[in-house]
Amino acid sequence: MKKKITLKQIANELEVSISTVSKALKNSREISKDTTEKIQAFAKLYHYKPNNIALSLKSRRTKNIGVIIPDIVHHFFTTVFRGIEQFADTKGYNVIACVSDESFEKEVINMELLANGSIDGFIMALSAETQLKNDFHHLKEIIDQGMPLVLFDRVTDEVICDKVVINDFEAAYMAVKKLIDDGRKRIALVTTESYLNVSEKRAQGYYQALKDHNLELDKSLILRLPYQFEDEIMSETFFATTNLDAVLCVNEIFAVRSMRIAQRNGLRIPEDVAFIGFTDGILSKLATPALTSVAQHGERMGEIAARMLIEKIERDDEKELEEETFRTEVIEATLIERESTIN
Amino acid sequence: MKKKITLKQIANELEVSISTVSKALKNSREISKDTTEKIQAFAKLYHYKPNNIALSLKSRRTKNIGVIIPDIVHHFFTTVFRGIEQFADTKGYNVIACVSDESFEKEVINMELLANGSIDGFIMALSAETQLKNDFHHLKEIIDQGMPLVLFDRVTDEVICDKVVINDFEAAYMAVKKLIDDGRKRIALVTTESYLNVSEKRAQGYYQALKDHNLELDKSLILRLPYQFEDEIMSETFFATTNLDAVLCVNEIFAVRSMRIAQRNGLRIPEDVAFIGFTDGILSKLATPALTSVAQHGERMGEIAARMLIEKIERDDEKELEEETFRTEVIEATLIERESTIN
DNA sequence: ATTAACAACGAAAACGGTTTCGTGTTAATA
DNA sequence: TATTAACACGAAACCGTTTTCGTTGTTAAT
Repeated sequence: MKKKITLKQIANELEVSISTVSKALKNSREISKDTTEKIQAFAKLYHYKPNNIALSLKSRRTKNIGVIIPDIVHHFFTTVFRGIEQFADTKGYNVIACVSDESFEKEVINMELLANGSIDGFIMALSAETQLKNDFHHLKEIIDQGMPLVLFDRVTDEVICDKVVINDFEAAYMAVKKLIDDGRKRIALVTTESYLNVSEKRAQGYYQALKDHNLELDKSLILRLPYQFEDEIMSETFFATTNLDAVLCVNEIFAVRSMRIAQRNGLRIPEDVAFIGFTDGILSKLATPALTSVAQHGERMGEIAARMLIEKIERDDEKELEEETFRTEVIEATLIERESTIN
Repeated sequence: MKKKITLKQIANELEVSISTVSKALKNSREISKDTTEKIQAFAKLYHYKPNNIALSLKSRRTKNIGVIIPDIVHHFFTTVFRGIEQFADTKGYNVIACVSDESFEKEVINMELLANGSIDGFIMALSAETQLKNDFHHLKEIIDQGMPLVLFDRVTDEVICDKVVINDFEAAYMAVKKLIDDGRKRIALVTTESYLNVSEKRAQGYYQALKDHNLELDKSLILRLPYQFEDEIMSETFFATTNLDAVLCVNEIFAVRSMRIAQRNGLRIPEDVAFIGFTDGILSKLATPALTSVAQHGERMGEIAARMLIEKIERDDEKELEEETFRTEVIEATLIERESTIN
């Protein structure tokens, strides 16, 4: 077992100083050709690689970015993560992934842990609990320390920083409009029980579309579901008793589950009921019938978030002077039409 | 914007030495009560937190573990990841996630990058390309440097280290046996085109089960699919022409896609043909009909992998002496029966 | 009065690098 | 011959900690 070799050891072996070794390895022309070659050969032989931690301490840059997401077993978030990871990789950054598990406390703890020098910046989506509590002191502190932060998808107006979101309102509006254009009259909404910024915006788009097309808002057509719903009693009766002809769901899981129940109740899709979901993931593609779904372009979202973050990180190096400027990038959602609506 | 404060700054402000500050903050009784209180109050006021990088450099421990997986938008891997992250979290470790994208080169580059001091150990599943090339020099080098490594799921006998796997052979055997017991005679296998250790083992279990029950191995009943298969020509004709009454798929995506095609061809599930998949994920639960599937218990796998790794990391501190000992933990797969087979 | 013990603190090395600023040689120039 | 410039290298500071090992000034014991 040969431990990693250090500059010091090379210097000792070759009877030169540490500085000479360091310079030789970066081809400084302060060092003679002879010495340089000798040192480089030796270094290569022993697979010398500089220690990242030492470099970080010196440069005050870790080349790590912290990503905090509410859940990892979740199609959309992993898609975003992939986008982040891919872009970060091209720029030589590593990604430290933390899962808040929708818990405020875990979010706070993880952030504080990472903020103490482990990373150069954060990318995150707020946990449900954080949005509910409306407590963002941890984010504000981080920003105050000069740590770059990019929020995506689950964002808040309370915190001033870079953000990247999709146009949830418009996307929901578009989806509902399509249903109306197809002749649907009784359009239901299946949304999350817990308060989420995105669900709320989608609901707003739904309301507005109904209103603009002179359809009355029927509260009995709105179903709120918890994230984990083992028993389907609620939804079972919902689909049995409500006389609906279309359903907009704020995510694909709700959509697919709803379709199953509807089918079990003898409803034909899309003839009797049309379905549109959000999050165009694998479920949408493989459901029967295939689900018409709003694509959120998670991968691009991740890429943009990473790009914004890294730009800010690396600009901090250059010019300390200029005042901060924050952007919010909006990604256009796309409706992917499949079998669950009439084309 | 107040940057993070350091020991040095506190020392300067309070006109004591750095060592005094350091000791006072850890309640060393070398320091008087007065000074200690004064320093602690000051530190608290300015939210002092020691710099992780400096600590790492000193202690030669980063409290980071590197996780390299072939894909992140993948139910099973994220499940394992969650298990790793959760356990790591309880032990105060962070997780750096890298995606090899099934590429040998990315795997190598990422490993070498992280191995230079960024992490204390690796947990990984081999990329398809690595398994195909059968080149594990990067793993061996890492191990040789004394870096702990745990392989999971996608493992190899070529590398000697800790491993955690499921009993793929037995699980496939069990699944096929169940189909045979249900009276199925023409049982197909849908597996991956690229060579994967796990697919191979599952295929072996399939062969053995057929053999033990005196069923002939019909090569035309074996379908090999690429990971991304946009066109379904291959599988379309497969289900149309082959006269099969049951299908074992090495993952749930293949299973659900297969079921769709079978249904499109007028086959009833499970009456005409039964389906069993691997990876008991959300797709299995939400498919119509719900898919009977082999649960791989990814979360537990991740937890065990993390436990093994952290144990090894922390034991390295204590006793350098004792010789290395490597374990392979086998997790028992479970068959979750649903609608796609007869109960 | 002398000494030993102790309390309270600081100096300095170490972790593994980078980088600035000398410094001693040698060769070129006045 | 004296001055200077270029060359090749080393010493030391620095990044932010921890920790060992002094070094003081008091106090208690002899």
